[in-house]
Amino acid sequence: MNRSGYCNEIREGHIGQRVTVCGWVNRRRDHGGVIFIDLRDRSGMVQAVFSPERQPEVHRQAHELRSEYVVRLVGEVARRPQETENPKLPTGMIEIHVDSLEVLNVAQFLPFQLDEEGVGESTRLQHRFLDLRRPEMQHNLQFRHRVTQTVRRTLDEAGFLEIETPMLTRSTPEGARDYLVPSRVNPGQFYALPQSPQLFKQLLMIGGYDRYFQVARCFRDEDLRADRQPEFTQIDLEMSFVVADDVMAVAEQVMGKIFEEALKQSLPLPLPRLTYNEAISRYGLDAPDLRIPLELTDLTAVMRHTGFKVFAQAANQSGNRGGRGLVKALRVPGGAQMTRKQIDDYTEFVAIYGAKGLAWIKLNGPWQEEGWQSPIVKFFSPEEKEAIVAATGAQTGDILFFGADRASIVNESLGRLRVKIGRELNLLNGTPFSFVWVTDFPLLDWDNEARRHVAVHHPFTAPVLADLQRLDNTAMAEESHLDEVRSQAYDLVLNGTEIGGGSIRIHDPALQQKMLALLGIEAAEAEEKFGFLLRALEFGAPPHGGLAFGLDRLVAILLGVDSIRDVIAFPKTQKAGCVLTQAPSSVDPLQLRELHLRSTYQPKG
RNA sequence: GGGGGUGUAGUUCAGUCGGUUAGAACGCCGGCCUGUCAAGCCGGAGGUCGCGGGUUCGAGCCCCGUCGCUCCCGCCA
Repeated sequence: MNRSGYCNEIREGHIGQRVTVCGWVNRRRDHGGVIFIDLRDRSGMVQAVFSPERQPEVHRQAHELRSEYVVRLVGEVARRPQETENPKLPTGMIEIHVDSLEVLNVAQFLPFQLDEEGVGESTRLQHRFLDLRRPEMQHNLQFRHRVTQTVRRTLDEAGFLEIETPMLTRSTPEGARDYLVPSRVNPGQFYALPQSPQLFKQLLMIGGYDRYFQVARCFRDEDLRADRQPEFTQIDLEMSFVVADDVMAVAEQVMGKIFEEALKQSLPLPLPRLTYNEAISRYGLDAPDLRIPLELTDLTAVMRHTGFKVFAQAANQSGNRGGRGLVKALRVPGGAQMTRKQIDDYTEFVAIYGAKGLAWIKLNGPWQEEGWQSPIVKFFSPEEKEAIVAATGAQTGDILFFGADRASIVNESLGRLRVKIGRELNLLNGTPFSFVWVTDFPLLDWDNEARRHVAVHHPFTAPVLADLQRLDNTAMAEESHLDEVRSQAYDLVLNGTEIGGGSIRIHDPALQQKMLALLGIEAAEAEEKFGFLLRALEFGAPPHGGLAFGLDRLVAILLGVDSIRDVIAFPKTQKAGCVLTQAPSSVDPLQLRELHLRSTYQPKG
């Protein structure tokens, strides 16, 4: 045996026993006489004591120890002397009196101190192997492990089979940009890395596996964010002979177990639900953070005839779902105390989302006595003021922010402002974790640049049956009809972030073909790109549906860390590079020749 | 593709109005020290101020360019 156990397992019950422990020297405290070291491994730390009286030779050796040396030591567990216990450590009641010390490896002095806070991420990533030793990263990755193991066990017990799907697959239209892999044996042809196992899991349902899951790596070659990496992990699952409620119930069961086993908390089920329309109407976003007790109020009807042109124009503008005009208000209780600077900052903030301005009214007193402070209040009639008060429930001391523009701009800008204000003013209420299902997403969205419809979820999502006829009588034009078609898609939102999503899929080949046609994919192209799926649907495809969780995001939120890079062992930078391995890199010209490739890239200068 | 932030010792940062030899803390190295746990005390070493150019008598500081990292918009079914 190399060691008798982990550092952090030693307790008072071991007093008097001989132990052998291995680990890293976290810190040495050399008193000239007695020397202490904190020995650290993945479990935690234990104090080892070298005294000249006990083992003079070993004590001399201990002088040479430095931070992050790897050692094995043998000694006797002893109760610490009175008044020297350390309540900050779980092992703080005891220490190891060392009888022999073996230096398994030395370490150069460190590029950064492992116990220092606020070390730059770039430094940490360059020496990730050191960063990973830090207790915080140890905790994050061990927690992540707990979550994935819980998922595996829970789904296994619910009858799901874990099945792997190809990483080298074919590129399909729609969705994100693919990562491509050139084929050596098929000159000029390319594999794509999967954006998700979507089509394969549907084929597994058609193959009769009934309940499938996978901890799947997915790849998307798009620009990065704090919660987006070029490769990321999904908990992917699919079920046959189900309706949306069945899939959501399984997802809730998994989430409940994660809370129980990884967080040691209970999660009240079932989770609350909102329809997409309700979410947009009340919160402006399809991933609302329900911890924030603010809502948007629709004032469009009230503002149709107002003397304030900006509002009147928006209120009377017609269009389809996101394009019609809208006037909405966000009421912030107590917000009348905001400074001009704050309001200017918020105005700048909403501009990011296309808002041309941010109208506001401070209610310093009752409206009848002109106690309103605002650049726009002079345009409103007494009736309009009364209607604003009635609709928003505004009270003295509040501030109202207004958005008037296309619906998509008003909802997004006020929706984001709601979140920003809620977090900045510390209005978050209730539990630290707030879940909500968002259901009944629209099936299609109009892409103004491409001049065609695109799938809101993906092209295999089934419409709500009651809306099916709208697809028929509007095969070509009549966009507005198509805008009203709902899909059987659902997202799970946690604290304002989408952490999972899925849908009931189309299992009828005719409907699938019609769907592809609506997306502007010609029959020939559909056959070429999706023929394997269309054919499979013709051979007894069961009704099926599923869902995928973004594991990185989920773990990050549960741990309360800001970036998913802190829950990934070897993440990439914003330019999709790895500072540790220097990937991506140029390759030997011979490799390119074998792949029948030549780069057209011309370095600048 | 666009907007914001940032880059000074190994690390985290300070650096005034453009002005003498660029500082601090921690770390590192050496010495002292027998109950510390962010050990303590004394001493020491350590800088291409991201890189390139410009303005100036003089640039860490101003200007232009460029690179890295980061946050956001677009994009990401």
